[in-house]
Amino acid sequence: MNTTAATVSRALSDHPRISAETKKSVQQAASKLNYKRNRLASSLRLGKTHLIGVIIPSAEINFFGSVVHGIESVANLNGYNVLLYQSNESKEYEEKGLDSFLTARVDGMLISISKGTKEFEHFEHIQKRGIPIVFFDRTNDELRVDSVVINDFKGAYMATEHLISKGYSRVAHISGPPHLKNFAERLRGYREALDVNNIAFDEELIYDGNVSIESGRKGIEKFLSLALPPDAVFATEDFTALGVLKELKKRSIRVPDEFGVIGFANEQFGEHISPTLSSVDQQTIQMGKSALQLLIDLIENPEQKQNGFQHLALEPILVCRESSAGKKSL
Amino acid sequence: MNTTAATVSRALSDHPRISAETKKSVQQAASKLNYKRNRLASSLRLGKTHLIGVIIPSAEINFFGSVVHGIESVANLNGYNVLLYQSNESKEYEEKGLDSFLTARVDGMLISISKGTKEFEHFEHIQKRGIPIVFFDRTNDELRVDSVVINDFKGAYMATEHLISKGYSRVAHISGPPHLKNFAERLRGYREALDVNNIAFDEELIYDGNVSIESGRKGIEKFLSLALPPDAVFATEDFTALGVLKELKKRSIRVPDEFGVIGFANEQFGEHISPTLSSVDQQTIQMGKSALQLLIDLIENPEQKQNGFQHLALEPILVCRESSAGKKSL
DNA sequence: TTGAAAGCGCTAACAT
DNA sequence: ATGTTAGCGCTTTCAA
Repeated sequence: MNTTAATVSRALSDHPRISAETKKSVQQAASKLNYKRNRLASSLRLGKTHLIGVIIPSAEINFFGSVVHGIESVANLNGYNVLLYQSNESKEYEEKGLDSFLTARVDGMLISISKGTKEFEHFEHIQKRGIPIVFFDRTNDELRVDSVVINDFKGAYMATEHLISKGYSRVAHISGPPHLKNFAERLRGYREALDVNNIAFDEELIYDGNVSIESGRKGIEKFLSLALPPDAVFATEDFTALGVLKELKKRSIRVPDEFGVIGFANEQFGEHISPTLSSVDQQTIQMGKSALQLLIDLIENPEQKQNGFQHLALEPILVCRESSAGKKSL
Repeated sequence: MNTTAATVSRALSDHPRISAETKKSVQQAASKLNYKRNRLASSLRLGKTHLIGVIIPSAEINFFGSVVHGIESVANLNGYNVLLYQSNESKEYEEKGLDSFLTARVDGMLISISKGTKEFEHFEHIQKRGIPIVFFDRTNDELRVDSVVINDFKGAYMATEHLISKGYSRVAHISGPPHLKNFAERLRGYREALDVNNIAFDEELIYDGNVSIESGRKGIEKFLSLALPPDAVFATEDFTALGVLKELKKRSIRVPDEFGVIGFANEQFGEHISPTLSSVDQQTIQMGKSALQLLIDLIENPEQKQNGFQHLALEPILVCRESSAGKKSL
């Protein structure tokens, strides 16, 4: 059987003007010879690589592993391959990642901004080249971009409200670096919950932490030295909450009987420590799925961009465990 | 300034027979115009993509996130990009991954076999095409391949030996599915440690688990019903050990005073629970680094293959925490 | 319904 | 030290 490259190409892509007969025989021959269409040549010709570049701060962080899991699942379903790059929380590596993706000619990028990034021209640069980007989890308001995040404000509101509803009357907050929007939003959600419940905001009940076990310990230390100490803490993420629990245990303050604690992120360890830690789930897998779905949309229907930028905020899920189960008198 | 594509190509790859002057002016022009060499065209021409395909069971598992972290760091240093694919522990997806990598024309693959994979022709298929593969963590003896693993035998030996040296006299073991080599090796290491210490192996002190919290609970249940119960357990991994700790706490058996526990994997939660869990660290980041290093070697010096297959076994690291601190009489 | 030919952007062999 | 040319494997326009 003789056929030209052109016919083979058409047969394999199910071109309408190729006879069913030829298609069948070409497909048979292809699988017999283990022939695989050379994606490189195809990409070169078509200007589309089916590659998605994903930049995360670190694959060692559970949260991102989980988001990548979601990204992968959508990628596989849609014939895209995922290129992974880690910024290690540094702008320098972040830029290397972008560069590397540019060279690889990815069709689009999914990015979670590094903590060390305070300026954003490198992203605008990519956008100017017409390569679509969707930011996830960590984004920035200065940037005109599409993004998928968790509704931090609402999650924080739910967490604080939950503590109040469980009978804790003085709820403190240990915050994270305010230049990261996620943490600023959580602080805002905390204040809103106080407001709605007619509780006056008290500056003394805020401790400026830096997302670490140590922050939790230090926060409690400060709070307990107050004339009127709190009886519950909403920590801006789970490791901070863990520090809180550790310090309370050290001081023999019983959780949840005397003191309530809730974190944010729903890290794995939360359900294994004692008391188990209440938290707010961030819908990681869904975040990955939604982000890639949005990106694929942008890639395949570029005209949509007219609609302006999309900002998806996923619903947080309250996870109630022992640490916030309510006060008990002795 | 006029130059041909050929000169530009040579100037940018620092070709020796190009004048320093031209190189400089070409490089300047390139950066001014934001010119990036088209990797697709280059790859098509050279037959080398600088892509490494990595298949892991799931990015949600800490262990693999950490290994990928190591892989990435070496990739970035050597100008390779990492394509990630998840098998979700199923052979079907594993094969899709291989296929996808074949189409992407990766230069080599790094693979950790899925739990659901019992046959291995799909890997041999790739090898026959001359694409180098290195297996990491999960490998198989039927396969003639290069691999990087942790020395499970030695790690198990160290863990068991550690319990004995701390004064526990009857050490039990909760194992994992024996068809996975890692777990078979850990059982072997356990037995060897007993042997060396002149302790008779007792079939009753083995519980066949399946790598879960539940296995740990069930194991303890069985052990405590024995006429002569053990006073320590080496669990084949940390979640099993966690189940052991939970069940012991429920029964008010004090760890480590009355009962010693050690796990394997050094999962994150181990240092945060109470008591903190002793374990064996698997050198995850190093595993990723070594695996890719080996693969790059295979890619860039194919003649080395003459030397036969390499099997690297990394040294496990004993992590001593509270759960195995030694017996105390009341 | 299929074939012929050109071109995607690069690089290496072969000029000069 | 640089230019010319061919070809990597694919897809598509044009022709038959």
